[in-house]
Amino acid sequence: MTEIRVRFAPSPTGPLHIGGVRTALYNYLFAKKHQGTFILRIEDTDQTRYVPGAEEYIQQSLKWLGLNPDEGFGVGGPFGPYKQSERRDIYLEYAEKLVAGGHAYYAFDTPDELESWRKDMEAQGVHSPKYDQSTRRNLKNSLTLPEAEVRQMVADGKPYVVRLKVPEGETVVFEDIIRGNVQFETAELDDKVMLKADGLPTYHLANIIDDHLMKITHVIRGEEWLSSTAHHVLLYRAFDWEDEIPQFAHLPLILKPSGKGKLSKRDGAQFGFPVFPLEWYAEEENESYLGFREFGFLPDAALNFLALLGWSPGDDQEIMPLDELAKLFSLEKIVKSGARFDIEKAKWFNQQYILSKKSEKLLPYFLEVIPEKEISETRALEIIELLKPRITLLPDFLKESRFIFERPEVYEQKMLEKKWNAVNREAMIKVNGQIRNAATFGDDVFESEIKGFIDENKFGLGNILPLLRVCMSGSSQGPDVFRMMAILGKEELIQRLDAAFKAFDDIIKA
RNA sequence: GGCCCGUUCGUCUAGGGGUUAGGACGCCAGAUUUUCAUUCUGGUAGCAGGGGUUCAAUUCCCCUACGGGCUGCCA
Repeated sequence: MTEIRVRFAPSPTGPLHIGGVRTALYNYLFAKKHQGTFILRIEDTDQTRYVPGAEEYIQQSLKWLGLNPDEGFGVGGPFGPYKQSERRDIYLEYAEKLVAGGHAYYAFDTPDELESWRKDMEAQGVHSPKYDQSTRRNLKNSLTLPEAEVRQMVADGKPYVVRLKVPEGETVVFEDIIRGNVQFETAELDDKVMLKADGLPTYHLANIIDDHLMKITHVIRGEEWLSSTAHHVLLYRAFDWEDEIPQFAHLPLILKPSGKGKLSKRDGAQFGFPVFPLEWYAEEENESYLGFREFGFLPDAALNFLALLGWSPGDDQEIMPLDELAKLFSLEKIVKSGARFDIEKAKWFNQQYILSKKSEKLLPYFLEVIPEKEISETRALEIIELLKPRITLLPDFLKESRFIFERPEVYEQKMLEKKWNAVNREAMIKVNGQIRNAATFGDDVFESEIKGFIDENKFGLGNILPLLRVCMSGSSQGPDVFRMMAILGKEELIQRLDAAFKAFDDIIKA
């Protein structure tokens, strides 16, 4: 069996969209599954849409996610360059071959002329006029113009494009791994532009040439390309590369949460969730975005979530880190229909990954999030251990650990009104004394001593423990009371208790 | 409009001619007798509709509806 070679081929027109990330992921998984090669190629043939920084963004995103290319842009390899704008001579040569072989022709219609032609056609009732076998006879191209005139125009440097001459009366059939047999009548296919007036190729030409030259075996890309695949097949035929044609797999789209339309960057802004892997900064207003990383997702969790948006291993397994996904992945198990983006499920994955990660692994994320910069590693690890079950997104560490670094300034009024009565007040004073005089602190012995004391005196754990927590953090919610005490330390605890009692008296009296 | 692709709980999905249609998220309830979180248990909810084929269709075929994609000198 020949070596599997797949490519991820984004265009640098802005930050890499999450749908693109999933395409990259599926390509990566397929390559790893078959010990193949995962290639990164930059498709920057539209210079008008080029956005500076986008290439770096793509590389950084893949790096953050751990989807490192084996070959390609930024990595190198035997089939470079891997950036299409640096390959223009190649495309030019092949475009000429197409024309020479009768598979393509020169077209001299200017964009303005085409626009007014389309308007005319529409006025005549044609819904969306196409430059195709039914209309090319009426337009300005090397099929309609005398040969000498064409030669002269080219020699004069008149701008022209090269268009594919779609054959008449054929049916193009191809096998898609995900969708099975798909077919198109050539009568439906337009004469797509292969080479633009600026001398650069369109996606259609560039992608066929590069895939062939780079020996790509499987083209795994979004469903939006399904409609133009017939053109691509025609191109392989025209170049006489048909027996080396790659296999196609067209991925379902990721849809908006509403299910109407594909997920866009606007949806992220509107619903408050990330649709990009990393943050993206732009000068224009409303064009900067936070990414999965900034929201506090772990790369493995984001990947796991994305992997299952359109694919499943066939059983009930859900938590699968990258290497596990690579073992189980198969194109055949990709779902045909589009999947809606569900941020709640994404969060659940993140929570699961945080929960199962060793605290040591979480340490760098924790340190990044908390305000306190001078903290010992042991102490940090203790805190992480305590807080871990309470974290969904990494920044939750900030909120959850606040009580450790700051003394409470406000106390939850409602619960004090309920619990800070004369009886409980007396009990708390006694418990406070017991804490001070206890033989140990912060360990199991301490815990059972204090609990025992509360029980013996019939104070009621349900009264005392919540009050103790409010003393420490101001809130009635939080981790286990005894773990909180241990984290604070005896001295700090006692100070907080004293301060709290005074504050409680003020609050309740007033 | 035309062409192409799709349609199993609210969402992500498993399944496949005869199943109590399975799991996960979410939601609800209960347990862990200190809260919240975690964990555990239980519950809620689905084969778009209509025709065929068949002893039997959610599963195969057709039609309809609905959804999506494409329809650029963009990718």
